[in-house]
Amino acid sequence: MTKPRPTQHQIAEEAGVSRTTVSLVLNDVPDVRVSPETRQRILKVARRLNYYPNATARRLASGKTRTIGLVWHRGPNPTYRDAFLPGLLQGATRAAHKYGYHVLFRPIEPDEPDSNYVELARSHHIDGLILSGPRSDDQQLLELHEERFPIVLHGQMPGTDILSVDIDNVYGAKTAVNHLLSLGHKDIGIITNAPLVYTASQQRLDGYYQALEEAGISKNKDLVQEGNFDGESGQAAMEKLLSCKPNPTAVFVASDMVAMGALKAMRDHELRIPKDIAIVGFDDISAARFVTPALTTVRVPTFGLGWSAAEILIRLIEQDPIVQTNTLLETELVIRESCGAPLVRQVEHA
Amino acid sequence: MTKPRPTQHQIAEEAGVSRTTVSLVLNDVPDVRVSPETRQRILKVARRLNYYPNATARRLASGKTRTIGLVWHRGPNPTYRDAFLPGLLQGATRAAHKYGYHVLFRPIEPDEPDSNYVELARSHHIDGLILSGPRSDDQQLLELHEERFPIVLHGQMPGTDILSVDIDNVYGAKTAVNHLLSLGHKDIGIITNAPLVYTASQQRLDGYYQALEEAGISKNKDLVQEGNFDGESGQAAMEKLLSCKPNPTAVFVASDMVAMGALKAMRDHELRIPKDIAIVGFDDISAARFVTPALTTVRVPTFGLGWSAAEILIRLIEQDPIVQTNTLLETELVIRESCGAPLVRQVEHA
DNA sequence: CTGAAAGCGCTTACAG
DNA sequence: CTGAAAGCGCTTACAG
Repeated sequence: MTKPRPTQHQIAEEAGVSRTTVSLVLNDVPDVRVSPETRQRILKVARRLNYYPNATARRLASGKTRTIGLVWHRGPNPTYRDAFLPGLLQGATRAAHKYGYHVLFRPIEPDEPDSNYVELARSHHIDGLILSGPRSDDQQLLELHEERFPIVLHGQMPGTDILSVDIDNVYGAKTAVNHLLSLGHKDIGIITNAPLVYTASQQRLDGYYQALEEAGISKNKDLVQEGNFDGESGQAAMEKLLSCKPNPTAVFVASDMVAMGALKAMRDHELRIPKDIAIVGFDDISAARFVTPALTTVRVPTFGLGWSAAEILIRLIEQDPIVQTNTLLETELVIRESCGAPLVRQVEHA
Repeated sequence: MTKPRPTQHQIAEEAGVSRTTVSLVLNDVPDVRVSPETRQRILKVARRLNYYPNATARRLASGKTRTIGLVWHRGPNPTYRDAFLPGLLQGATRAAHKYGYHVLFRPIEPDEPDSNYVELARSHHIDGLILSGPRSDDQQLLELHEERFPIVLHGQMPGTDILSVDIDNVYGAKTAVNHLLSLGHKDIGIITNAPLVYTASQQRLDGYYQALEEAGISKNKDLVQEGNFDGESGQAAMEKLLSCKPNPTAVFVASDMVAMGALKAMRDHELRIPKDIAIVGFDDISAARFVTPALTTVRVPTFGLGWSAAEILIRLIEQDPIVQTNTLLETELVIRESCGAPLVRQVEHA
């Protein structure tokens, strides 16, 4: 269908040189001296013919695809995961482009085998892959890693030396709780983002405990409730918290999506936020700043996660020295209205 | 770095046949009779060696990449556009996988030349591309199309016969306004999603006019205000509407993001929604159902847009007959609380 | 029923 | 300074 494109062969003929020379000139190979006239002649012909090198041929000859795969494991809650996709993907793509790599996007659908993505690696579609949301029982992933196929995880997979990039959940949770502490709260509840089998959930809970401990406040199991990714779980958990004695005056909800449900429960009880009860979320999904009152939360640097993952992966592919196995990115506390902090009115673009 | 993978050559040797036969058997080429024993022998060796065909070699020999590009033109408002990315991308990817294609994601950054993406096509990285958010002055796009490179647009580009997929903006706006009319409103204002040079803005405004006309309501220019993608513009536009005589009792805001600002203006005026004034948005971004009151809006089928675009593109690539140049997908009115319609409580997952 | 051979469009030692 | 040649791992007429 497409018009046949010119090849180096054609350029060589029209410029009256060999294909080798054409290749050397077009790739600007260093330490090769071709007479300036020849060089110019080749370049001119290439431009005239509107020549673009054939990527496939290049890949075959060089043994490199200069493409990385972004494997997107959809988690238990699609809406939730979708909140991270644009940032992650664009971060990864931008970093990739910086190094001259392309990005192949490969979601794993709920109805397909978990590790279908290995075909991408084994068939040499890609030089390396970023896997978002690894499963701890992913045998194929471990095999691939054994074979020294370049992999960077977004998330964590304990017990392996596969490189990974993640946020510092403990730190993030601590900043949220410290903020509430600094506002004078003592009875601070927590609703986790998910069951504690999820690493991130446990870590955020740890951060909560650490902050309290450092403030000299003793644990109160009643103030700890479990969320499960969605709003409904947050609503139910909040109801339980509201039946506690003493009533918490503030709640840290370790997921904005879960916090949406918690907010609903608060409204149902006709609590004024943040006057009667303060709330801080986690993630900074786009809805966070549109609810009333606008949700104070801990921002996850999705773009940075994607960028770092890609950059590290490319270092790995190109055998540059790797600094650390596990890269943790810092989160940022975004203070809005729901925590009751005196507001330095910040401009936020809707 | 990676372990060298077995090739057809190796399989041929170990199975004691020619490379041709191996290729024929592994590709299951029809109308080729290879003795069942030979076939089994080859298959067994392939399995034992954990053979995967080399995609690059295959591409070069076949002249097909079986990869499509999704070119993502970031619009004037990143937050806004990001709302569509997950659905579009996943729709496109799923359709692509169904036909055995891969998807290369290629964003065009604000700071790079608009038509950098043509390199993907000219270098044979992809067999075809989906371009989201075409610019009407994209000369390179037209050239590519001239050369018969397969392209499907997401959005519209008047004056060309390039295939495209979009939503039916006129229809969507009409359903929104009809809904308000059915609730008894007569003085219905509109805030456009963007300046009218954007096709979608004009179309949504047309839908608004059509609905009013069919209801026998005459135009009132004062009730028409222009939004500009973001919340601030919505807030400003709403302020203007609220100074109109007669005061509108309902407003159709042709973008949820703009509607967020309009809601703020309403709250500032201490208007009760929907009692004092009703509002209906457009897009159904994820924040729409978390604001208070939950926003009634017109849902854009992002997944369907991606799916259709990919499916049509693949038909084009494979030279299957194409049904129509311009595919318009229907939107769906999502009734929540902000319009004041009697609520049949629907379950929505947070 | 099966194989020898050309070709896809490049890169890259190697030789002169 | 430049070229002849091998090779990347497949597919695909073509021949027997």
